[in-house]
Amino acid sequence: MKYALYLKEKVIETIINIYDTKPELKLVQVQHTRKDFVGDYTLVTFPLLRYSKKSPEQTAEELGKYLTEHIDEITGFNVIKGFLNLELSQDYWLNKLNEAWDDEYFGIRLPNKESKTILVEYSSPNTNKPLHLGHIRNNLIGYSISKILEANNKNVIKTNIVNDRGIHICKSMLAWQKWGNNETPKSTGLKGDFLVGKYYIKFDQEYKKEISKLISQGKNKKEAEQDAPLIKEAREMLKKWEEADKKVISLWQKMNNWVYEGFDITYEKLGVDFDKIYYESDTYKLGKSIIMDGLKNGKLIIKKDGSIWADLTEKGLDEKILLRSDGTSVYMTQDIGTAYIRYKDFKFDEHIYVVGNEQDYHFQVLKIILQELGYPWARCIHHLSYGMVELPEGKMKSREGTVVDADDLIENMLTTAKNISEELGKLDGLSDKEIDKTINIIALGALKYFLLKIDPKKNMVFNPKESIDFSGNTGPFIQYTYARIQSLARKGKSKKIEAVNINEKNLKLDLKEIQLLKTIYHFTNMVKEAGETHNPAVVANYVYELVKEFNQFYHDFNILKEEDMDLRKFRLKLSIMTGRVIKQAMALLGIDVPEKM
RNA sequence: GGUUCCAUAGCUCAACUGGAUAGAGCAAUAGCCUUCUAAGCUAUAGGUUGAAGGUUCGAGUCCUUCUGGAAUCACCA
Repeated sequence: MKYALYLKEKVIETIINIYDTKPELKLVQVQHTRKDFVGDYTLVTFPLLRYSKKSPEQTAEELGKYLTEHIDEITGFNVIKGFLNLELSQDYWLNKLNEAWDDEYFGIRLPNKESKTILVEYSSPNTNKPLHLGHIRNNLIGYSISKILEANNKNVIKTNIVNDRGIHICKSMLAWQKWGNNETPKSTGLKGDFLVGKYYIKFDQEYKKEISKLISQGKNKKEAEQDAPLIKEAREMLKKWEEADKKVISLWQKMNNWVYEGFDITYEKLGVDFDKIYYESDTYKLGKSIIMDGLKNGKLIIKKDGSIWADLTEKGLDEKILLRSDGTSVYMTQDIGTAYIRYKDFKFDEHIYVVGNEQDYHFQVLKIILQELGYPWARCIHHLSYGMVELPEGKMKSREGTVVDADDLIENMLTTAKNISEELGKLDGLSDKEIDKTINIIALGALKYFLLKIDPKKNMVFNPKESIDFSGNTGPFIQYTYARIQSLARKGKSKKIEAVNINEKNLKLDLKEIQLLKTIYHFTNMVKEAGETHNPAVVANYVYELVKEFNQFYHDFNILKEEDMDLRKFRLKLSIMTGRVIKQAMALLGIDVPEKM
């Protein structure tokens, strides 16, 4: 990109010299030449015709001639329609490779003292059920964004707000109390989050029974939903919880701890972690007091029944409830409190919430309310809204048990990875420990890449019946290429071929080699773009492109068997550099790469 | 009903933010392992970018209308 900017300046100079007018900046468009054309950078001449007053072809010819004569590294040009393709010298690209080779942190800029602080909130689980596929997408996007921002010189704090209180938690507590027979993870052998989730579903089933019974007795649906004895009991429990009733609190602690033990296992398997965990139970009270202050200052309104609301109708939105009439808090209450505490803790320059797009409205409202309440940092809040993961038959619903469970899915991936690896004979001669490690890297690579290669904002479809692929545009394909390169590096080393002291003047590089080199160099821009757009899919698409490029190169050319010593060294160097970039890019996605597979 | 988002090959996704002939993978068909790892490579086939207008040198991308889908508008979280 730096070079594109430089070229842009040169083009402006040229236009001043030839046509005697200074062009508008945005009309000078320098971009990378598309792959199927010869050249490195392309100038679009159409917008410049107003200065040249000539045809696109003529204009391109004139500019091309001038630029070739006046810039050393431009060795030639071609004109197709109105596009001027500028060709750079081989030396220029070889220099780029050498720069990258010598730079341990090629393409990434780690944070320092001047870096801005960015909070990345992700995961945000409810402690009433196990994690499912949607959470996996959330966790992977959040973790990857954190890594990408770190590579863009940002001081990143990974946070997780645990929604550990609320009516939904009381539902599973109540059901366990009623029908649980004192079951524990130990007594049942169930993972803690699964055990609790079982009772959340149980509650919903019994609740629905009560509702239909009331409807058959002549109540309408809404009344039935309000008046069912179970929901009343759950509400009562929530009230007791907020009053710190000892029995309720101790049940709550017991069951939440079961869930945390379960979550920890899942997080570890996924390879994600957090710098700071917040609990809703610690922040909701602060949220309440902020809301009470807002009421005093006349920013909020209170209704006859005592419930407190924000009136956003002037902003084209609805009214939003902030505190219930019985004084208990809602989702928004704690989010306000949490945001406040976080700003106090970290003075963030930006706060990214990785949360599903079903909550677009919620975050729109959160931001406005915080601004209304007079917090200037509210404008630093950014909702990274990602799309739902759907099954072929529609949305997943945890209450109805139609979810793809996170642990099950990971387990399936491990089994599939093992079967495929065995079939291909890739595990021969490895120790059990090595096998486990490799299988784990591949299985998670497949899963993570599958979810991250898709633009976060788009909904995606996952078919549990068709297992995730291991060939084509997949994680294992990329990992495999990396493993191949490492094998080359090992063999090169044992044959004492070193990727240094190359006499570059003797090299005659093929277009494909230059193409690969350009793709490697593009890593730098890509990291920047991924950071600006908060989009891991940019990284995934890039690394796929790079790997495809390399595999063609690997197939078409001899590397260690090349007879020309300089060329052999160069190709090894190019390969190892590709490997380094693959590893780095995959790390930005939170994906590990194996030395052998 | 209001608001927001989405619609690209049979399926899953791209398209450098308005640029050149809309590209990949899967699935299908046909090739390539006595040679650096075949989880690879090559080729064939597959498209009126949901529809109709508009803006301009130029539209999958921007605007309008329509069709179809999703989310949300809860004293759920």
